[in-house]
Amino acid sequence: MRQQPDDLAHVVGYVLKHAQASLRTRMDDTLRPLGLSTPQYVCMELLSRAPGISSSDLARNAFVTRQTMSTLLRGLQDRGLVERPEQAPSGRARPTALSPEGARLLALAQARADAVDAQMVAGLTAAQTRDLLRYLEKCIDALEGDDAGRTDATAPTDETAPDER
Amino acid sequence: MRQQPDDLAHVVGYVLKHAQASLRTRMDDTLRPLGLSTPQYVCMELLSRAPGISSSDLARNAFVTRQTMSTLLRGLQDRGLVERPEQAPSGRARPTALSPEGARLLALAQARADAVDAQMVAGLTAAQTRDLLRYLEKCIDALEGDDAGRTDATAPTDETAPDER
DNA sequence: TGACGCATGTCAGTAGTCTGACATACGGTC
DNA sequence: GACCGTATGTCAGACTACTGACATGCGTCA
Repeated sequence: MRQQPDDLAHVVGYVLKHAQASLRTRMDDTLRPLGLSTPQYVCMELLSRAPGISSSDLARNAFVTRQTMSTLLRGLQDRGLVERPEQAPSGRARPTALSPEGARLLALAQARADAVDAQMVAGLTAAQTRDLLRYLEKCIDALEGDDAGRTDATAPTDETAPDER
Repeated sequence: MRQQPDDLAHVVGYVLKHAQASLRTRMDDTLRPLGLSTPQYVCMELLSRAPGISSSDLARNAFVTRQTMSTLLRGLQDRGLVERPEQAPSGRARPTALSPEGARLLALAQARADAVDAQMVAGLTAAQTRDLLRYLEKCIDALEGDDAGRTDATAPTDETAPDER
């Protein structure tokens, strides 16, 4: 028998993680036939929208560290899907871009990825999807805001108490 | 200058990932002082809600594979935070539970984690939070539903549909 | 009873991801 | 020109996490 404590269903973080995990799994399954992982696809997607972007900027937009993006890029470069000059034209940033072959592969991947994204919100109306995006943005702002990283995260019972209108 | 293609702001999957990444970062920062990672905390949280659960069930509820949960549990076990019998009482499943020390540590972690979760939805009204949860659940259902994995039409008869509220 | 299906746990290998640390390059100020 | 802060890229080490494969235990059904 399978045990499952689903009283976690009202914990936003838990549900958020569940949704993300499901999306990731579905995305991986969809892209695997093309030989791409989800992170690789995201990287290429970003490259197509901002050719010549640096690895660090790429990392920020993909929500990973520079180091992670660096290893990711190396893999794509070894497969000839992205191109970057040996030497930086200025400073240390090396502008990165998709190779023609990378662009071709991306086109195939985009069609599949878009389908998954569409499927995810298939049960929502356009208005509900808009609201979902708005609410998620608000959550992001609340987590990343200036006063978000306060170390004095004590007060366990202080502000959680108010009966939330 | 920093390049960023934010025309991705309306791609649900991208925003979802952003939110999850922010939450994960904030959660890691919050739990690090206690010597716990987010996955470890999730594992202990589940254990406290379902003592005696098996590693496989734990994995399902934490949205990771059995293998990942197995290594996670080993780490926690080595630190004396969880306990499991050497031999399974029946079958292969070994019931796992928190040790007293694990329970103590979890209590501290919960207070911090709850604060982060509350902070995340601080900018939303109670009604909006409810909607957010409902929309996310719908997305999950759409991704995990029967005809979600169209690649192999095995058509399992277990269909989880009937109990749709 | 024995073959089969299914779930559990585990090992091996690989990929993704993080923190920490270091060297390098640019832009300011003095 | 020298110094300092910041940004970039990279190496090293560790943890998280996945796929693939295998052995074991339980149940069903011919």
